[in-house]
Amino acid sequence: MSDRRQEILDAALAIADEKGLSSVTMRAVAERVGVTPMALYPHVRDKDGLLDGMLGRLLGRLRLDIHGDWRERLGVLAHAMRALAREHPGATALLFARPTVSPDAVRVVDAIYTALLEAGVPAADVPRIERLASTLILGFAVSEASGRFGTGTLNQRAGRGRLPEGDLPGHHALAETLDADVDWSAEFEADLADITTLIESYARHPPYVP
Amino acid sequence: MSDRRQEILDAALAIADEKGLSSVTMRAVAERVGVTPMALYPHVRDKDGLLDGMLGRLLGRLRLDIHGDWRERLGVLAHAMRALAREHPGATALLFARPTVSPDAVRVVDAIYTALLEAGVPAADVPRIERLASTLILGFAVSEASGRFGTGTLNQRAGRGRLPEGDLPGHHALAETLDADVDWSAEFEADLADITTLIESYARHPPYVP
DNA sequence: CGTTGGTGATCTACGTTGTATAGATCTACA
DNA sequence: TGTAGATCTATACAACGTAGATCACCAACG
Repeated sequence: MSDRRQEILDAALAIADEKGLSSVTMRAVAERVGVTPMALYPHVRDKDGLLDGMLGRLLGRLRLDIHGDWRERLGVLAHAMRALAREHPGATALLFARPTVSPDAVRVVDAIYTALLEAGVPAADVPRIERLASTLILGFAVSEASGRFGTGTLNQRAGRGRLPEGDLPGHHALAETLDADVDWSAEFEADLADITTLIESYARHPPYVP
Repeated sequence: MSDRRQEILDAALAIADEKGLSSVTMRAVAERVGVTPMALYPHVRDKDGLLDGMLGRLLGRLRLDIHGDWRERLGVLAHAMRALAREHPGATALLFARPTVSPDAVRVVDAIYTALLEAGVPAADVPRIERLASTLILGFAVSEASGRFGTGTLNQRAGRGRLPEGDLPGHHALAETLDADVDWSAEFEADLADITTLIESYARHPPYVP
């Protein structure tokens, strides 16, 4: 991890945040670093390598030296992940686009493993619950950043009016609720609480203590 | 929705399934349809329009005229979604990549709304629970199709060995569990059961009846 | 019958992308 | 001073999305 590589990845992240992921081209990154496009290749190998590196650098920013009981640690981690996604909406799309192999990602997974073990989740269930929780949290973050929530579901009355009402009994019955604005932070909090409840329901005694 | 448009979208889906999403180029699709690249534009407007159309066509394949109680309907829907994702792994990546505005997507959401209402979930909670459930199910499908599960988390011993053991206490404690193969169908079933339990915990009486 | 208008396909061309290849430049140590 | 290695540059090419102009068809009307 030379300085130059970090510099390149940070430049790519900055471009993604400012002008979207599709504006991250080898030429644009190179210009930002102050170098010719071909000079990037020894450091990132590929365009795909660049994208993977960006994702790795993103996850590397997550601070894992957190303390408190498992509930606190999980909460802090989840909030940090969402904050990261809102800070870097462009790069967030990569979370579900590319398999995550970086050591940083593994460390995050490990932090969740230990939290679940401490909560008393049986070892046989821990990997699945970790995948469930991270899929949900990452999915929420990506959906929020990409606009999958919000505009896509005809929540607003104007959009809903375009379809025949008889075809959408559910939307019809929920009309008032759907017209209200959504507090995404509150929704994230509620989802997190649901995950915590789910974990508790799997907890057995005695819990694992490291 | 002319015949030609469907033909184009199906050709694009076929290419994505066979050779990956990055092989879906205007030229490749055109060749498959037996036409020049520019002939596609009146039908799909854009490359982005083509991708959106592919996603719409994918969701349009979901059969929604299902019966039984809410549990059955939700289960059938979830299984259909996963089957679709496994049938079209290339196009599945689009689920989290682009906001879903197609009428077909709205119909799917509506089917979940009515199931949740029938289950007795209060109207105020229905939209959030729908987002939670669909995020989890879609996230699972996308993760499975893209390889985010499986190769990325150093589940296999060979990968784990590359990192110092002291840094990964969770992985260390779960060594035996992580070395076993994962039955993804069983995991999907278990996740679905967890979602169902969550829904039941929100249910109040009397339930909504259409 | 000839003309006309509109729809869709085509042909050509331009700018941008990722990257292979070969050469230039700098640094550090003998 | 010279030489090896690492780093950056210059040039080039194939493939991409798509703008613009043109052309082939075919139904409808006088």
